[in-house]
Amino acid sequence: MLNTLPSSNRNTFNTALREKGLRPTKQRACVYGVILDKRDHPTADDIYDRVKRHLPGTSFATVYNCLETLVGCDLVRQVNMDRSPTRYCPNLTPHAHFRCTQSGKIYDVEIDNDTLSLMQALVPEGFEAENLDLSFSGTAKPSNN
Amino acid sequence: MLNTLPSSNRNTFNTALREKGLRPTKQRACVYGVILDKRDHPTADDIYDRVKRHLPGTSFATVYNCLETLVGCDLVRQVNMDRSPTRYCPNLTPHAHFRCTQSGKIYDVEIDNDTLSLMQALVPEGFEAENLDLSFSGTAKPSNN
DNA sequence: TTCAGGAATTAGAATAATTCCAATTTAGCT
DNA sequence: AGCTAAATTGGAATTATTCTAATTCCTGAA
Repeated sequence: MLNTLPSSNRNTFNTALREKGLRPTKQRACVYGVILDKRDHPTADDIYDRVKRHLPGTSFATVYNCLETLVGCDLVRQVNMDRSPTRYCPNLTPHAHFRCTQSGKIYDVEIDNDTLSLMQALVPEGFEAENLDLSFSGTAKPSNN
Repeated sequence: MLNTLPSSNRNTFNTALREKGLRPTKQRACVYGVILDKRDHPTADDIYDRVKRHLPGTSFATVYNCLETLVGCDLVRQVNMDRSPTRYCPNLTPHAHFRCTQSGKIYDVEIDNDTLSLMQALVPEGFEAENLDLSFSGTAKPSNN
């Protein structure tokens, strides 16, 4: 993960940061790398643990700083479900989330374009929505785990 | 607000609590009352301030306890947007929320049945959704404030 | 290549919302 | 009235996150 982002991601990463005049540091690359590597919607805490395996000196503040940067560059998305810790997701396509209340696991749920348009159409005149968040919670049959 | 829930709400309130074997205390009635009274999606903090005006001895823990109880009895809904403090809402019809990132205000957004069904249909086989949350954020034109 | 200056990182303290806890009070039954 | 479980209370504890001030790291001009 150290300097080993897959090259297509490495390019996206460098470009996205440089476009905003930010530096593609090894900590940022590593945080991005672990999020790409295991797409299990990790929390900042999870990410901190994983990053430390590659860059042991990394601090919590850095993980939060990097995450904020990556979110700002549209490289990862934040997923907030209820009051639980924020999770991070490299899937940038429009999608919803399903949280299993039994296991705590989070699953991506595709949103087709028709449904997406209808949802966007709910926003009344005079409101300009920049963001749309759709989430479900319930139970996943064991076969999904 | 002390013993002055409008009588139809008072009935709903008593019934909902008794059904679960819980007591309709004055603190619970008061918390419910302030949420019904000013439907501005108050936080626990806001509710605490308003309740104190009627029942000065009330503690924060009680406000949180009452809120949990009311949510559990389906008398009010929790509204979580990003990481901001939880807000409370007496509107029990299916609806989404719009948060103005400028003013912080939250608006209810109707969801029509067709769109609702389509959203529910997004949930894949093997998942059972108990809950659906849809929220928007963006800007509201000043005319809405 | 060196150096200056801004950017990024660091450790630890601070904050904010919420939950927990043990002690006290209250409500509903006998 | 008195008993018992339920509810409330004040304050401490917890948890995720943000802030702060000091240090380190890059980058690009000399």
